[in-house]
Amino acid sequence: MQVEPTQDLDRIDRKILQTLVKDGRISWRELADEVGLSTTPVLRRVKALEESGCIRGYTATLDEARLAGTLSVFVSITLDKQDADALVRFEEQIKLAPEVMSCFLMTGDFDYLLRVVTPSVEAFQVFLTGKLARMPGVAHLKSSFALKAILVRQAPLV
Amino acid sequence: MQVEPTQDLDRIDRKILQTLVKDGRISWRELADEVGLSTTPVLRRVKALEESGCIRGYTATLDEARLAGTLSVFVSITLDKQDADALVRFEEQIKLAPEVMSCFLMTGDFDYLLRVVTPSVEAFQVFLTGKLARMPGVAHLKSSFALKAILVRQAPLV
DNA sequence: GTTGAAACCTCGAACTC
DNA sequence: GAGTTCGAGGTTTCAAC
Repeated sequence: MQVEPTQDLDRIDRKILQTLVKDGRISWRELADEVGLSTTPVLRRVKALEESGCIRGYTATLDEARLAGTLSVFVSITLDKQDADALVRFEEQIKLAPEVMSCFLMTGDFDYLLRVVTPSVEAFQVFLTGKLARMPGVAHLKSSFALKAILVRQAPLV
Repeated sequence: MQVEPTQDLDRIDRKILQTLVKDGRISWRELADEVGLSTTPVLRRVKALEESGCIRGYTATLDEARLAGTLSVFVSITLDKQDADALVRFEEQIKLAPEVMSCFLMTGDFDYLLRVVTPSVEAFQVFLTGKLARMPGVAHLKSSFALKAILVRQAPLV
């Protein structure tokens, strides 16, 4: 399924997103006050944003720095080919790996930068050699280990 | 303020966190059903997790890949000194910059890896030269631009 | 950890512009 | 199409157990 790259969002939709990013558990009534509408149209808009996939869901943000047993490793990946097909096949596989917290297509020295989260170095190695290195088209991998998460924020709305 | 590195979380607390990460807007009654308690003790536990800072907040997760006008740039940073004081001073400043989506203390070639999100290349350059480069102790910066966000997940609980 | 009751929120029906 | 008000029914919250 192909989605349009950008969506028409008016000022109110933007305000809704901003507010929900700031407080994902705000009540619809308060959200309505915040954006200056009554609850019914706000709820309609929120549902539309959810259904269009603009809002993917709601989560609690945990303090990663404090949670034990989560190791972040950044892995830069180079594919053997960079044609559209190769990228799509790789991305499909990446999306299925729960260890991959984020994946960005990059300019420059390598093709992708991932953040992989595992409970331990051992688990990371198993994932790296058993799954990541075997993904379609992967030619080269480089891992950089994070000692500590200082800050992990949610997507802002700028 | 120094916090203990790890916290004692029993099975129920873990289940609460897992459930809230999956659905940050779940009603307390449903959450109670999920963890097998009634609402009052669940709410007490949630409040305790919030107050201890384990739960930092709640947010809507947006589809970064679809949102127009958000450029992700990874910046690796080396400080001129690496003593505890220098790190703390740098981290204090980083936490105040809303453009910084994540910051990790790293092993290896550089000290920190940041993901900076701005609406445009121009805004990024203003941030880089105007704020980042002037932060305490910053000796060297290297930027890598993301072409596209393939996947951005929330923190898992492993 | 449980119960219960008041306060609050949700969301659809009926209506207006 | 996009907004408002109203209210029955469900949810949250807190004191008492």
